[in-house]
Amino acid sequence: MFHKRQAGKSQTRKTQTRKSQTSALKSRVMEVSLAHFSDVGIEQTNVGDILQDADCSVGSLYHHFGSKEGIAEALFVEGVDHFNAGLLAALLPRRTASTGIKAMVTFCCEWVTDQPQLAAFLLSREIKLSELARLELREKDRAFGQSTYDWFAPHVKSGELQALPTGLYMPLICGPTLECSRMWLSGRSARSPGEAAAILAEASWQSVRKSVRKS
Amino acid sequence: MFHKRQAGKSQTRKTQTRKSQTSALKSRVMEVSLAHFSDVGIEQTNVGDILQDADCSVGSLYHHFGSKEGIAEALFVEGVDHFNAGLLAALLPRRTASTGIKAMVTFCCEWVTDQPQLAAFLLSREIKLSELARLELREKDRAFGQSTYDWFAPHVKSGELQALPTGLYMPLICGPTLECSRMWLSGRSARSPGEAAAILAEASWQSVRKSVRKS
DNA sequence: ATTATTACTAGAACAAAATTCTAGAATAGT
DNA sequence: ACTATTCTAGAATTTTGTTCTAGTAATAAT
Repeated sequence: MFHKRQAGKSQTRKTQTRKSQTSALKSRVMEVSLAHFSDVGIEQTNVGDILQDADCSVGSLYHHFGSKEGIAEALFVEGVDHFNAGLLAALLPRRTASTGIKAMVTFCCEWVTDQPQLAAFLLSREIKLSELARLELREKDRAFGQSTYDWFAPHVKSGELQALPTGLYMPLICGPTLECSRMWLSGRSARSPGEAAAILAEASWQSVRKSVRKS
Repeated sequence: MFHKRQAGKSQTRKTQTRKSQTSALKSRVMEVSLAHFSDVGIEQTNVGDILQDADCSVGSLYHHFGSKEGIAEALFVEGVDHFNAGLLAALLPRRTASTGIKAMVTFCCEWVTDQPQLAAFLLSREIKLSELARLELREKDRAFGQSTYDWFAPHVKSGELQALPTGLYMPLICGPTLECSRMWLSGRSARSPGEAAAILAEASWQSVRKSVRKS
């Protein structure tokens, strides 16, 4: 049985380090998979197409990802990480409660608009995460919650922000935006989150600021 | 080739109308499918199990639903309908803006807690809707939005509620709650929406009420 | 340097599961 | 009664995810 030397892109010089070849392959698979997943869904995507589009062999794919769901899982974890990191980066430099909260909302809106594929994948599909990934994600979420809370704490103390259970800030601040995003991404609504950013930011801010009303 | 007359439940009297037999079969399939879908996911559910548990033949299933996704689609549309109807029923009898908005949030919390299976299915899985179903759903959403808006309008006029684009009320009012629900249902957070109902209701109300602040 | 081990690639072979197809039975319409 | 339509059945087929065996590059061990 023959195993022809892979003719192609990477024979230019000696053999540009296996490592880089491999990681390029993995990225290619993930990129291609994301496109398919967000387009027709995990179920409807067939491995054959991924293989072809990413120019990857069955063996390689299963070696690196274990299964189709494995690809989805990798994408999911990476995506959440990205999103959280961006959100944190938008929040931390702000000095006032109001600008911080609004920056978070604005970031959400932009992020969804900028990478609708990844957003659609993260927001709409529930990946059946392996127990391992589930725990990993839960820990990441916890850490993320902690980081944001460190930022919130002073403003809570100063009476600008409501004191709430840690886990409720994110849903209150980003929930409405994400809901809009979902509706938009799935074609159930026409208004993009970008168009509503200002309103969403103001409303979310009102929902978590310390209420001191006239009436 | 033999086709033995179906021995079973419905031979008691003459033949209790085919119609009822059929619709019972469809319900059975949907019920059983929901259980499997919300348990292990659409992908992992296999048609064979549904067939067996619902005591249905391959032919019947494909006649009625066309495909596995077809079942999911039917469940999804029906589920959204149910939810919207319930939400409306919670809202309409209320007389003040504040109680109405809070009733919506409370209803969400209860609904999710009461039927976590259906909730998990609706909230976490994105069904690849057929173009037909997508349009149907969009129309339903529009009608629902209109109904709620009819309720909101007077309170907007009286200055209690903010004037917002029609499509934004739902995300603002229910977004945070649904986000909490998703986290809870997927095991990424421990707090059930029920536990946070009061806080969520108050916060959502603050986010859509007409803001007249001291400061 | 030679060998042993590991990481990776390849694609044929396999198994499982979704869907199609053919055909018969119940019902409705004329 | 006869025709058309809807529904039920399950064998047959096809599709598709995954496993398996085998080979190749890179690295570590002796």
